[in-house]
Order: sequence, then structure tokens, then C-alpha cells
Amino acid sequence: MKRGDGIPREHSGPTMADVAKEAGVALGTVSRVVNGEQVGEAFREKVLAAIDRLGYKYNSSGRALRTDETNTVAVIMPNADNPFFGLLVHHICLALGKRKRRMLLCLTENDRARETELIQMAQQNRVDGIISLTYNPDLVIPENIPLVTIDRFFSVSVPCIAADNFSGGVMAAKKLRELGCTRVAFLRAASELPTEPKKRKDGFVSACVEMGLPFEVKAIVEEKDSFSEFDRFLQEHMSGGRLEFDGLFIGTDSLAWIIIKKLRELGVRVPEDVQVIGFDGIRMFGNQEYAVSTIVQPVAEIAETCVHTVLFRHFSNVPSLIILPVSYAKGSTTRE
Amino acid sequence: MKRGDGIPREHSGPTMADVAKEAGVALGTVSRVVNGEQVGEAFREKVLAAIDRLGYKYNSSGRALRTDETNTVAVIMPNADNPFFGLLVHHICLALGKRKRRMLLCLTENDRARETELIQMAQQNRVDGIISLTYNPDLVIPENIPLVTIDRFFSVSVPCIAADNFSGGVMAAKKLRELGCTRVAFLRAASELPTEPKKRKDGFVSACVEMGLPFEVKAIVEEKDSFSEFDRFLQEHMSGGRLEFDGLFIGTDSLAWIIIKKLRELGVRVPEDVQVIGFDGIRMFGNQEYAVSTIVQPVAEIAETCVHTVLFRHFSNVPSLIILPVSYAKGSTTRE
DNA sequence: TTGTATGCGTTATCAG
DNA sequence: CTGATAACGCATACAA
Repeated sequence: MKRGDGIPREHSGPTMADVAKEAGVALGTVSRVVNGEQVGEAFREKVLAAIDRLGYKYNSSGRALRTDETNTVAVIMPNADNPFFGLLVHHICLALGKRKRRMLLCLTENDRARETELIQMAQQNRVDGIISLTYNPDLVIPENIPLVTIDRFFSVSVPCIAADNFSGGVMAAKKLRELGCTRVAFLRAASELPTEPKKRKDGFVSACVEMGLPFEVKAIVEEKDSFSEFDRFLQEHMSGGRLEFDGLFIGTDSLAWIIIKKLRELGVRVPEDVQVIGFDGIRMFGNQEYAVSTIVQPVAEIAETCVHTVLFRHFSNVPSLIILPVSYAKGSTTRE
Repeated sequence: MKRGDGIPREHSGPTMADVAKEAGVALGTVSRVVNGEQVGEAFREKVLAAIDRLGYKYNSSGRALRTDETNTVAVIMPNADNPFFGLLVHHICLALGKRKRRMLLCLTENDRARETELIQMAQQNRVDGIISLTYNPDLVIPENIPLVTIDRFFSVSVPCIAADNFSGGVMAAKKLRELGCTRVAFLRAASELPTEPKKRKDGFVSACVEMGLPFEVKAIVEEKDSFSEFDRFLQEHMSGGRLEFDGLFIGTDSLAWIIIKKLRELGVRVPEDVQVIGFDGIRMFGNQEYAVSTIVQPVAEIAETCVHTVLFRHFSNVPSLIILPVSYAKGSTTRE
């Protein structure tokens, strides 16, 4: 007979009561030892010995029921195969681990019905908090559980943590200028909602205007438009086999990669003919070089801030929008 | 002082008892309605109405305590920023979701002490199962919780799910041959443990021998050797500015990417001078083209199988090693 | 079919 | 400082 047999699972191992009996002490004393409270040395030793003999395993459901604290945080993300979300999941999980908290991972695949279900599930599980990255416009914010969002501002009572998207846009414009670009464009595909990442464009435009750098903008709506819009845009801006732009700032690294493929098909070389800067800071295979030159989101800091904030819970003392600094990183799509 | 006597409950909302009182039925009836058991229509409606009025939220800690089932599975992974692990996390989470189970994500960062802690934590949480991808040689397998592993065989009582690494190796050799290669090599960096992925080499070697295709093998030990071993290897096999191999099979896509960079530095072009096949099936940004030509692991099937197996629990009726078929996918590192 | 009562493992209160 | 005991919210055996 192999392990895992025996259904239903026989009632899980010894309890505090068993330990108490084995050690010849009271139940409460065992609890105090387990929780590291002050206990007479002789008692502590007896309890620890009994725990060892019995192979006692602490049961968190009991504690959760009693204290209404689960030490668990739900993380709601569209997916985990996109490298940016993977990175976020990674750092949030580590930040929670440092604080002895657990992570309940919930993936929505951009399905709003599923998202609602997951929020309910989190409530049923009495998680201590929810960290949510969602583009659902009518997300129902639970009343009784602290919730923070990434990149999406809902209201002053729901803290939103985001990278400094505006400054990132400014940074990209200045960098392209510094690299000698004389005519640039910003390309983006995004949802229709007023999310924080939209400020990438605002920063870029604002800096271009200020520097007197000629620019254009091509923004498509992810839910409606096809990416072939970008083909059209690029073709319209080809003249004599050359692209009219010598610098591009693109909303995400992922889209940058797509655009670069399109440029290659048009015979435009990167970075020789046009230099490209993306956004996010995605590395090849997670730890190698940057996929493209990019504005790097401070993912570890975002994660840390989310965890810190959601566990802090006194939202009245917390800013409703927390903006973290970005940085520029060179990849192979700029000339430096 | 008792909780009920004047002190309002802190955050816990209404309970089944409250619903029962509100609906004018018994506690058990509420439970039966909530669990979808047979209940008279009039009663069901009264209960549902009361649930709605009170905003009752089911509390899973109570149920877990009572039934010793948490509907939660712990997933133990080295990290989530490596795209292969991210993919695995993604598909496992979806497979669990389909079965109304939750995922407790645990990252080890290859720290064995942390790994032990996490297993303990999973036991304390009374998870219904553990899915573990670890290279820890002396992992302590919990007695009382079904555990399955990915890529690492421990014993017949611990089911191991893996891709068909051997066939993948064979496939790579045959493909290189088919693509006209006349002298090939296999490069790998791996742990010293006897993991399933080691069979990639065995399959490759076996097929090369059978086809009479000249080959060499360069395997380094991840924990000890430096990647500069590969530089040496490549340099030793350069003659007259050309690489002696015209085909390479590399243990992972990630390493393939690294090797390709090294080749480029040596002035060797891919795929013109040497064709390269990796292993894993990593796509750019998770959903674009394959990073390199590759043997694709069936990640969704692996995830599905892990979840199915770990929840099934009758391990006596489960093979102790489950091998799933791989496939070849063209990237830009082969000529086709 | 519905009601009642008990206990799951823990924490916290109160009395010794 | 320790012992005893009452909840916490739920599922379920048993009684009606």
C-alpha cells in the first residue's frame, strides 16, 4: 500500500490536546509554547519533547477560525506566463514570505466573471488582504478586506501602487533626443480605461513639446483594434524605403518586440535606422540581457510596497496613489 | 468576558447561525443549502433570501477545520521569473481553478532550508496536496499529504510527472540530421542529481550513435562549474575561424540563448554556420515566437496531470513515473 | 425533509 | 505562571 491511500484522509495527526496529555500539562500551556509566549522552562521542555515524540503538526485552520487571521494574501493577476506578471508574482511571493505570509495565487485570464468569483473566493477564505492587478472597470471592491491595486486607480480608499509612468515617458523622450533622434513617435496598445500606464504617453508628449522634438502618436485600443493598424501606420510613414522616424518609444517591451519584427519586414534596421525604447524592463529568460532598450519598472519595490501596504491596513494613513521611480536600461535597440 | 457579551465581533461577518435565525430555519438547513444538498424549495428560497439580506459570506476555515479538507494545493517552485516556471505556475493555477481548488504558491529560490520550511508550512495549512519542482536531493516527503513532483523521481510512492526528455533528445538529433548537419554537439548545464531532464542527453546520444552522426558532449555541473567552460569548449572546437560543428542541441532554451551570444562573439552565425535546437519551448514574452528552435515541453498537460494526480490520491493506482510527449517547434535558429 | 447537538483544533479569558 | 473551559463557523450523525 502506497502513501496517499486511505480515503477519507484519516483525521490528521495529534492535536494540542494530545500533546498536552503526553506532556502532562494543560492545553493552554501547549498553545503558549507553540506561539512562543512566556512559559516556565521546565514546562516548555516537556511540551517540546512531547511535540517531538508525537510528531505534532500545528493546524492553521483552527487558528484561523479562532482569530480570523489567515496570514494569507490573495494575489489576483491576469496570468503568469507574461514575463511582467511573472516577475510581479515572483517578487510579491518573496515579499510575503519575508513576513511569514502565504500567497494565494488567482489568475483571471482577463475574464471578468472569473474575477468576481475569485474576489468572492478570497472573501470566503478570509484572506488578510488582496493585491489586484486588473483592468476590469467595474470591479467590486470588498468592504471587509484590505485591497490594493497595481496600475489602476479606483478611489481614494483603495491604494494604488504604480511605477512613475509619466517620468518614464519623459525619460524615454530625453534619451531618444540624447541619442540623436530628430523625429520620433510613440506607439501603444492599451485598454480604454484610465490606467496609470497611460501616463507614459503624457510624459513622452510633454517632454517632446518642451524640447521641441517633433513627434507623433499612434495609440490603438486593445479590445477593438487590430495590430495591423500599426502596419498601416508604419507604411504610411515610410518614404523612399526609409522610415520617417529615427526614434520610437513603445508602450511595452512586448509591443516593442512586435513592432521591431514589423520594421524588419519593411527593411528598416534597429537600431541603425531607428532606435527603439520600450517599457517594463523585461529580460531574456528572466535573468539575461534586456529584450529591448527599456524603461525599467521597479518590480521588486512595487511588490514590496503592495505587501507592506495591504498588510498595514490602516488605509486612512496611506496615500491613495503611490508612485515608484523608474530607470532606463540599455538593450540592443539603441546606439550608445 | 465572552465575545458575545457586548463586545461586537471584530471583522467576521454574519455566520450560518445568523442566516438561520434570519430565515427562521435551522442551522443545518443553511449548511445544506450552501452546500447544494437537497432541501425543500420553500426553505431553500428563504435561506437564499436571508443570505442575500445579510450579505453572508461562507467561511472556509470553519469547513476546513471540520472536514480536514482545504481545497488548496501547495505548489513549490524555485522561482516564478524564469519563463518555464512561470508557464508551469500559470497552467497549474488554471488546472486547479477548473476543479475549484486554490493554489498556495511557494518559492524556494533554491534554498533548501526554505524548502523544508515551506513543506512544513504546507502541512500546517493542511493542504490537500503538494506539487513540487525541486532539485533538493534530500527532500523530506511528508507522510500525510499526497505529493507529486515534476522532473524529479524520488521513489515509487511519489509520482513523478515529466516530459519525454529521452524522446526529445532523439527528436533533436534526428532533426539536426534532417537539416543536413554532419557533426553535432550537445551542451548542458545541470545539477548533479539524477533528474529526468538528464535523459535529454541519453536520447540525443543514442540517436546519434544509431544514425552514425558524429557528436560530442559538453556537460557542466551547475553548482560547481562556470559557464566559461563553454567558452573554452567552443574555442577548442574552432578551426580556421569556423566552428567544427554544424548543429548544436542544448539542454535548455535559456542556455541556448547564452551559447548563441557566445557564438556571435566568435563570429559564428546562427543558423547559417551552425543550427541550434534548445529544449523547453519558451516563447518571447510568453506568447510570441519561440526564442529558439526547440523541443517543446507539454506544459499544459504536465500541469493538468500533476493536478489530476495529486487530487486523485489513490497513489497505488497511479504509475510512479508519468511521461508526456514533446514536440518540435521551429524558431529562427534552424534553416527550414 | 428539517432540527438539534456535538466536535473539529485553536486562542483567550478567567480563576487558581 | 499554569490550568480549565468557552467560543470561533461549519458539517454531520442522529432524532424528530
